Amino acid sequence: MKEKLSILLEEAIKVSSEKGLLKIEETPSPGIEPTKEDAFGDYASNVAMVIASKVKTNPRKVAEIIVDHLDDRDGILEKVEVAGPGFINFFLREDVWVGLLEDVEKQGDRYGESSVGGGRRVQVEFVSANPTGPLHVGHARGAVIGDVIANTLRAVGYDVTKEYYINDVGNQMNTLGLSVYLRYRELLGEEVDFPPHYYQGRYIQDLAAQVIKTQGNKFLNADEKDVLSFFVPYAAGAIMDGIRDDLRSFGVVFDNYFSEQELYRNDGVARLIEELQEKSFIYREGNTLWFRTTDFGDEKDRVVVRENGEPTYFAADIAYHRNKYERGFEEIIDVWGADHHGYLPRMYAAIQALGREKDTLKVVLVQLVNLLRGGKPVAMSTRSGEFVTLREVVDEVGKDAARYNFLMRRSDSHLDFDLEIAKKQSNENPVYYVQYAHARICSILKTAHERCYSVPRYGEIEPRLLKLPEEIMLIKYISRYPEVVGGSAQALEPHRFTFYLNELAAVFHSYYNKHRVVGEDAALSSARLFLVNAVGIVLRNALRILGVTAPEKM
RNA sequence: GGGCGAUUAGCUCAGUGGAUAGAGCACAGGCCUCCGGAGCCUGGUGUCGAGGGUUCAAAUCCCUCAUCGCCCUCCA
Repeated sequence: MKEKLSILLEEAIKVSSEKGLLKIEETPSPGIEPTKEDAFGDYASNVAMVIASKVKTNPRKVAEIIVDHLDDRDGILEKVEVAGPGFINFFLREDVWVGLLEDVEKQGDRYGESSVGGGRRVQVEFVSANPTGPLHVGHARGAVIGDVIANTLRAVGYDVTKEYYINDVGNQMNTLGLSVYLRYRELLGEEVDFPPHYYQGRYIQDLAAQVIKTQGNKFLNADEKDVLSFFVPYAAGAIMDGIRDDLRSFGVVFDNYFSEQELYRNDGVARLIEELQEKSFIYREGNTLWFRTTDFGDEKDRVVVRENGEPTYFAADIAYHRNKYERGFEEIIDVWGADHHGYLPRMYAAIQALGREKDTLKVVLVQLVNLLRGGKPVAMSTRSGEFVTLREVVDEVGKDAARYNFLMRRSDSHLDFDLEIAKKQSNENPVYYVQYAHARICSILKTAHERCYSVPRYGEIEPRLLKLPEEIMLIKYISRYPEVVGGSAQALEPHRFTFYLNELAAVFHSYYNKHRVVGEDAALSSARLFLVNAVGIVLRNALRILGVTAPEKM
């Protein structure tokens, strides 16, 4: 609908300027928005005011000229008004709205999808937590946001790969292995001095106990090299298995897990650094190698190879991103914790040094979660190993409530997550509100079926019967859904779905309470069934993208 | 000290330069002989942190300031 009006406007502007009534070089793409108030019609455009400032004419006058040249061939317009400072308000004929429902029938569970992505290959990388311990609640938010962004991009026609980057290189891995080893010795009866910076969590003891079960005490007198070569991969592997399981129970399934070790194979990182050195993006200072990220706007240059000859995390990350491009991804989306925002300029510097356009990388920053229980903060500390795990949250509040609650805010704003509220099956918990609307619709359809009504085909209903304000409102919301999907994909903002769903459910519940769907009048019941079924389709489609179930009963 | 972000109703937050700034929660009162009451309806509150600027139009863009948070490793 928006597109249709937009075309009408563009044509009118073109004709006007050809007639010499408007002196403009190029027609601006008109802004068209659904209005907030009925008095302003159904859609409004500000294009006259935009043009007016360029041609130095009274905006209302410009609007009049445009309106005079509108050619409403299909007869969709009831009337067009010029209002306020120069808005053009479109009033659509009532029966036009019902026509929009035909798309819902035609596209069914694909309604809302599009092909604007054109099959472009996009990689969404998210979670990517170090394999040094189970995922905690902080990771959960990033997991859902990445997952839903990927689902949304897929819905608008991108070829999407979900990837998890495993940071299984570096000091932390040795620390992990040694942590398990110390607990191993401890469990075998030795006195150990467990350093405070080692991993403290209970899961370390569990892993150690496993080793004893399968390997016995054979490592008690082994030298450090043998210890590490067993304990490091063992612990990392077991933890990654756990992470995979936890994610699956949270509805997150990755297409690919990428190990950092991969980057070091065949001296990959070292060779990359040499190349960048040849292109003089990298310079030497003593033993240290610096990346000239300031060339690209970073505030200072960054070390890629340390004094001691070890490459930094950043060095590997450059190699990783180059690898992504080499695998054929045209766009890359990284989902990071917001505390990494200082890392952004150097990453942009890196991809530009690699010869890639800056806008092929997009970084979504995810703010911290405030975990609450009954309004009180839940104490968490990684150091002491006391944290609420993703698994515990899913077990306690369920996948649907957890996912939905993590999607209720912009990703870069802080989020309060209250376990008591998320668990509550009440109106404080928005996920039920939306799911309830869906269950209610299913129930209506069932009742209808029992009374020998079935959902009609679009061609079978009498459009003029759907003319109540609540019905027009519902249809408007339904017709807006594809724009929600498109907008969310374009802006990488999954929270738009939850806001939209809440509104759609509200309009539906209100309608339901005011008017009977299944009644005496067969034609009327039929038309309303069609409408209500369409609402159900939209709810289902949106919830599917969010990875939240749309229950038929609750 | 520098960088980034935030500041909108009692609370938690939406708001893509547009008309009278919205939603949920909380609070108060009402609504089922009827398709699911996990629902609906009715109530009201804003110095959009402050001040300046840009323009037909600013919560939105620019500058200054205040408060809060995060980051400022040759950690990952």
